[in-house]
Amino acid sequence: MATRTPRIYDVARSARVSIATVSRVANGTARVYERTEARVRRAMERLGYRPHALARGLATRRSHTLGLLITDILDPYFAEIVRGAQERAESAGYVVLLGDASVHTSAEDLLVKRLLERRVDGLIVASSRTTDAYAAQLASEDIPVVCINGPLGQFAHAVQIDHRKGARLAVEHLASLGHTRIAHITGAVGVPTRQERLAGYRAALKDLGLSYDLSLVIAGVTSIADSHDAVAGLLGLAAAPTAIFAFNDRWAIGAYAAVRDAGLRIPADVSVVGFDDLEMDEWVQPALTSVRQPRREMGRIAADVLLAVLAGESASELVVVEPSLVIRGSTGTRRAHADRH
Amino acid sequence: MATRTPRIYDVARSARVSIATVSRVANGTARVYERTEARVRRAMERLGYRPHALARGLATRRSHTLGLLITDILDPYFAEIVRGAQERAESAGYVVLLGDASVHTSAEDLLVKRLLERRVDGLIVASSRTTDAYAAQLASEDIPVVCINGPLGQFAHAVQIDHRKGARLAVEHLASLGHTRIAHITGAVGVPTRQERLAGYRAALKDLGLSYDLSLVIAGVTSIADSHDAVAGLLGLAAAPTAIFAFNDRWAIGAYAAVRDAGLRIPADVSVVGFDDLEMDEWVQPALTSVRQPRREMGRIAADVLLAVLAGESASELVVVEPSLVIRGSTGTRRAHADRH
DNA sequence: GCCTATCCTGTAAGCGCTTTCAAGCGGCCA
DNA sequence: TGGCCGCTTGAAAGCGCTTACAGGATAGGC
Repeated sequence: MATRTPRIYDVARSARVSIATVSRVANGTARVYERTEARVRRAMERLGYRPHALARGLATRRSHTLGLLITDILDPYFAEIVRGAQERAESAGYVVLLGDASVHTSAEDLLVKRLLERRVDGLIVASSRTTDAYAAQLASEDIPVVCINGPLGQFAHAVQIDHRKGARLAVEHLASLGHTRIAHITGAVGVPTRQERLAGYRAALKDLGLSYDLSLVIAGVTSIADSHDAVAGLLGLAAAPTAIFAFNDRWAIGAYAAVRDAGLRIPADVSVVGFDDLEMDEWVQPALTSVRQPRREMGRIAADVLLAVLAGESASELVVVEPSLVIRGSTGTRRAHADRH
Repeated sequence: MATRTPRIYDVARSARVSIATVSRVANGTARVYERTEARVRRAMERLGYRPHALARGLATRRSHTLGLLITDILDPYFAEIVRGAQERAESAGYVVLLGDASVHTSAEDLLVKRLLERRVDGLIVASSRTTDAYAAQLASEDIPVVCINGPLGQFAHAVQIDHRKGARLAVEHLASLGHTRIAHITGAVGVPTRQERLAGYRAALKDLGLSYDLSLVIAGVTSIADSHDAVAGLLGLAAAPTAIFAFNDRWAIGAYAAVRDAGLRIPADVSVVGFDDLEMDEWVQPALTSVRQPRREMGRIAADVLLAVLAGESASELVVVEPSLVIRGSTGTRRAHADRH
């Protein structure tokens, strides 16, 4: 009964026109007599015609697919970038093909190979593991690439938050509350944005006349549990920090646990600032002060730039979006007795 | 300089063979002389040949693409299903095309249309908005469909957690701690799993000799904020509950906030159990007791079933996975003074 | 060294669509 | 009525690949 899904040829026969005419109606690529068009449309409707995207892609050399390289879909940071990109892509009739690095045990270039085989029309690279060598390889492919929060100057197009400014906002806020010993849990080594935020942290300290203490800067954290351990170590120092600026909100949550374990309280004893402004920030106790980066917006912009390039329009090479500080309950005035040692 | 990406024809010419032979080497579909194969492989290597997936798909009528319908990638529940499906698909050389309902303002069938145009070989439906009518439509398409936590009996293949049992685990745990007034924040109306969990809740109450109090069952919650408001209402009741079983962990977090706002404490005054066992459960304060469902595993299994069907093997019609209760700090013994009114 | 069976390889016909090009159609003006 | 022009329409080639099918090479047996 269920005849196989109809082809353009079936529609043409049913409407007594050539397949060329059906194609023209389906795509609106050329004028067609109103009567003819009506016949064709009726036939398409009747048969439930659905154009074959693969065949179309083969003929037009356009797959109408965007590749999106991320590190981990389980991380809300990436998930929201995906959302933004999809929203924009969808509105332009494009589809997003996800390349999730954490799915593949193998090297990341296999991931890219998969996407390129699929003939994605363009690529958004949001992965935080993007090394320079890797970037160079990508840039050599002959499809447009736009990079989100990646290494600067490696790609033709980039969307960045102003990381330095974000870090500065966090530090200045803490300093204004009286904190002088402000620790920083940096991003994992190799994450491109790590250096930028660290630089912002240092610059802010300097401008505020605070000393830069290497023992308060922790690197190599790659999980909430890592962060927990790192902060536990910090709190055990003779000169423990009274405030912690974490690379992201998940690390901040790790800090929460460590502070509690140490029998201390947030923000009474230790203030904590995160980075990202995730949904959960409002719901943890106390609510987390965080540097907001408009992730969805960034995904949207990246897709926007990509689509513009694909449309042959000129597109901005670098879009810098502004961070902002969302102040919640995890930061408070430094109290005298907080200097416990 | 950058000559366009090479086609199978270029490889053939370079290796002095026909394109058929190149195809055979690339796919291993037929024996080829070792010497010939070596020549071809070298040519592929030299030119950096990457088979054109669209053309291949057109010729083989297989896109090697799986469609995955979800409600919201920002929800960790779905994100992890995606992860599981991707892992399995990837290992079989398939790619997953995401259809995220919350991306589209338009009706959900547009979403499916997009996927079907792309000629996905099969479909996994994990969306929690799957109505019966919609399910029927999907089932009528001539591609295999497997459904995760959807309405029972609508699809040829399904992967389900035992929702009733999950709810029962939660209720029994709370009852064993002395709670008799156990509220339930149900899923949104229309979510297929809602009924099952509610039924489990009722059945458990009955078996335990506890009364089923309609005023303690809240429906229509669709966000953390909703849940917060609902629980605030519950706590204001003359006969307020001493324990809350939430439809999922996010609703549970909303409950946390409401309990705090009411000046009460978890678990001293109110115990809370969630459903899902998200990563954050360990990090909220107190850590959340939750019914664990192996989401990643379910995604993996769904992909597995789909791939089996595509391979022409017989596949199980219904896979039921077991929930388990992860007990953490949010549940505790009911104390006498908890009955405040 | 010849014949046959086996195996490898090339030819060519699609897969379902777009798009160029030329033919066909009707209308308009002289 | 004839000629010309501007349309819409159809024929056919081609996008890059797979896959019967048949032809030719190879090897084995005598």
